[in-house]
Amino acid sequence: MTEPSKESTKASNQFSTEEKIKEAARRVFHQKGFAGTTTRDIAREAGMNLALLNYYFRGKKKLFEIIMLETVQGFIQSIKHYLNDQDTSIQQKVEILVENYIDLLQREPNIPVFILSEVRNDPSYLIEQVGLREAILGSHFVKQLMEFGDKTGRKMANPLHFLINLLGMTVFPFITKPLLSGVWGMDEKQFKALMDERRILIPRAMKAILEGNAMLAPS
Amino acid sequence: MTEPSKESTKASNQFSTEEKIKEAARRVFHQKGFAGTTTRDIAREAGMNLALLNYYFRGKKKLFEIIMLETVQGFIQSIKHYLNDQDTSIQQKVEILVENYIDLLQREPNIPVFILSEVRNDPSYLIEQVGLREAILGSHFVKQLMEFGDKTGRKMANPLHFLINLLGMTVFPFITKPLLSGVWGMDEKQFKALMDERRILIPRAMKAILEGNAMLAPS
DNA sequence: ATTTGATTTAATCAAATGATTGAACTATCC
DNA sequence: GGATAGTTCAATCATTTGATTAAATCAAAT
Repeated sequence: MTEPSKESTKASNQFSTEEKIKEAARRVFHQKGFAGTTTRDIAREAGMNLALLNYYFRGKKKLFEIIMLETVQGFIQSIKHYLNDQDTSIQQKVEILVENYIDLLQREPNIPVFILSEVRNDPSYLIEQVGLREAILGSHFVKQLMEFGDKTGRKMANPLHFLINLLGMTVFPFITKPLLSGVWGMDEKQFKALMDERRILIPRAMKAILEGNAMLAPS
Repeated sequence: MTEPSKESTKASNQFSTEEKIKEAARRVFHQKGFAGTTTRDIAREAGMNLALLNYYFRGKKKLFEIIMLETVQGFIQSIKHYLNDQDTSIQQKVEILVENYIDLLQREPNIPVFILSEVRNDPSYLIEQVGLREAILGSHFVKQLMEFGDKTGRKMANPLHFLINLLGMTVFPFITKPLLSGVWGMDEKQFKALMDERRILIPRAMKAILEGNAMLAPS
């Protein structure tokens, strides 16, 4: 009946039971979502007894919340630093963001659908826990985007438009990967090649959008 | 023990029990997904007895498949015709697609996450049933995109890139609507205004991408 | 009014699922 | 070796959930 300690003897091994369960949970949750995952799925995937899941994580919900938090944090953290670099241009930040996210999503392509389908209705607890608002709104990147608008005669439309375009072009293909693969008849290798092309094409497209003044406020 | 007929007396009313259940199922499935929905959820939403669902639709799975098929077909059908118009330019088709999809998604914003989260792994049965491949690959729009590439000296990169950009910019904001609303502090009205701005901005952006030759094959 | 087929309801079943229990096992310390 | 804290397992519980059943109700035809 005692609590498992974070620093127990076995837990300090590289692949402790606790970590194995967490990794299994990450894989299964990412693939099938909270409602679509059973605790027995996770236990089987981890090669462990069902009771261990409850012993270490006190239930499915708690385990899920840990996975969700770590997943979102990983997604934000991977670019947060670069977006606040005072010495890089908008274009450079675009290139870095595209590179980082395509790298991340080629490793873990299920993350976007996982986050978005679980957040469908109430994302409030995530926004608070992760500090999503500050990470984006307060970033140097957003400041640069708003300044860019001022340089031309007209104002820039909500910088949100620029972010949506950028993230949409980068993340959307991973979200629709099964459909793309199916419709276009692509295998893993071809999809990777497509996304590697986009590392070049997306920054080009964003440059064309900026330089074409396409994101200035509609008349 | 007899089968419910499609042309039964009651079913011919505008709001037959069968239709009420289907509409309820559509709302609940769209919002919570297959695994997250219980048959009792649907029955309650429809104000009906649980047994009726099984009487009319022979189970949760069957009902879901009907909803899924109709949803995807509605999504494709709404633009299929325009994409094959021989007399409109690429730019005009972009404008029409953006208008149509923003209209549709402002009415039913849950459709994209619904489709994408249910299709996560195996979209094959959808691709076959709906004729997704032919609707896209065989469209006049895709032909135009491939020709466009030939006009300049260089080849156009896979026209898929152009489609991803277009659909990403249009659909992505609806997918991330809860996050956008949360981070930016937007209410329904503000989000609608944002999407109405994008009716203008997205065609502009796609024009800038095309004219800036941003989608030509990477060196 | 009666019959007949279609529709609706309350009650129930069987399987799946999240969680718990108590015993067994292991490693570490004395 | 024995004590102690930590870990693992098989068995079981209580609830949820998809589905079924048998009876009741309704509507139209005769």
